[in-house]
Amino acid sequence: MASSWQTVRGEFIRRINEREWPPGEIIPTEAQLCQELSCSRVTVNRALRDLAESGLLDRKRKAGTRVLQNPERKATFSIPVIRLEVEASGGKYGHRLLKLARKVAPTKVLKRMALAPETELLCLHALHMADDKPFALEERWINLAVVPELEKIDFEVTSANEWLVSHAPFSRGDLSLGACSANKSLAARLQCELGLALLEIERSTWKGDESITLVRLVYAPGYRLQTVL
Amino acid sequence: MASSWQTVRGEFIRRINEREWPPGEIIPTEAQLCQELSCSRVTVNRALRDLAESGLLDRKRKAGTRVLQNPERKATFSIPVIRLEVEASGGKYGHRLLKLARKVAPTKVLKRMALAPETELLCLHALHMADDKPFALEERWINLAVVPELEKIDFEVTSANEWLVSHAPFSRGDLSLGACSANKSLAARLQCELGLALLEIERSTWKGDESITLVRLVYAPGYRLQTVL
DNA sequence: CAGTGGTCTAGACCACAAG
DNA sequence: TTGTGGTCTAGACCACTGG
Repeated sequence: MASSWQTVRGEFIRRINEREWPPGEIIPTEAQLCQELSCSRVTVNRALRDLAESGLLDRKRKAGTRVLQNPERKATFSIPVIRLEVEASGGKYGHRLLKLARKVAPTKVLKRMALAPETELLCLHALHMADDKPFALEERWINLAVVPELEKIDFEVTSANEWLVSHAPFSRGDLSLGACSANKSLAARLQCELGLALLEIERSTWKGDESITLVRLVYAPGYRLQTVL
Repeated sequence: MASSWQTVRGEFIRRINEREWPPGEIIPTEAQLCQELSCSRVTVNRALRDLAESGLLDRKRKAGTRVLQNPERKATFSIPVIRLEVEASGGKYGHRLLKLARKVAPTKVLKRMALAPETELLCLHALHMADDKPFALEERWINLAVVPELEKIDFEVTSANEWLVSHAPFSRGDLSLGACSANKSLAARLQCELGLALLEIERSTWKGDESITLVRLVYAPGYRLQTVL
């Protein structure tokens, strides 16, 4: 009587939703469940592990498996290369380099990148365009000590975004998402009205303990991140 | 020579990062890899499946496994109950019901919820507070046809947010994230300056084909969503 | 059609943590 | 200490899909 792990998972979801396994309760052990459902323990394990990953169950060795009180829904956004994001929506992608310089970064930046004061970084500003209209503004700081090869890249052709994604694999990254108002400089670059609310993403990536890059993306007005739960 | 699947995955990540398996290339089959690494095929499968889930590989039956050109990083945010979010950051949670009424929803809302014109819904406005200061404004439409039990709940005590999370499991949900400016009403309710940029989240949840609820959350100025990649 | 990934089974050992 | 989940193995069959 073989059941696929998806079927087994479906049954478990039913039991959780219908309060057969109430929130906070311990559910039967894998051994009991696989006997009851006449399938192998590995199959039960796969189903339970999947539910734990999606935030419905909490599993601990020896302690057993518990139904979480507050099912924690997880939203996952994919962070695409901007060019692909534009092209996927049918737009013509363009890219304009606004600034490229080696300079000592502000304290605030260095702090967030965990670098010593007065460190010189590569500073890069670029505008991503969709159908020749501003799509997003990128302000990036790059730690040349970690990716020295970068200095030879022609950013007029390849966007830093894209080069880094495919050439500087990172082991860790932070991402933070907020809103900001269009100040004079932003409004000019994104060709929008002063004071409009804009979506802002800040991301930093790390290779081990070393910061690779810190980037701030500000999207043109109206942009929304979307996903399915 | 047993290797854990995490070890095997580590080795595969190394090969990808060091271009031993270049982007776009087909990698060896599971059968070849498990022989080379002297472990079972299931172990190799687990490692490769994990890498595919995290967006580094593309797997197709018969076609084999391919290294993706543009590794697609995925950011996952957990969508907590707001009370827990406030309490987790050490604040005192409060909740104020601003409005509660049955009424015919605007066409725009009904359309997004895939309901017939002129349908009557429960409309609820509430303010979530952290340390007695506004934290987020919630504007919610609820389809009473799907959750009739809801009519008896005292929303002065339990927030709709919380009740729905634990009593109305949904099978599907959409989430969209953007920025909006504080208009007069928002500014008054969130006690902030007019025109400030605010983070806005819209979410709709579904039980099968039926829409359960549509909610818009607008956070107080300065709020940021954060996550680790 | 045939090759590749997807999954199942039974049995075994291990690692962690509660008591 | 001991129960529970975590994982590995070998072998088998299935399902999808490219050629």
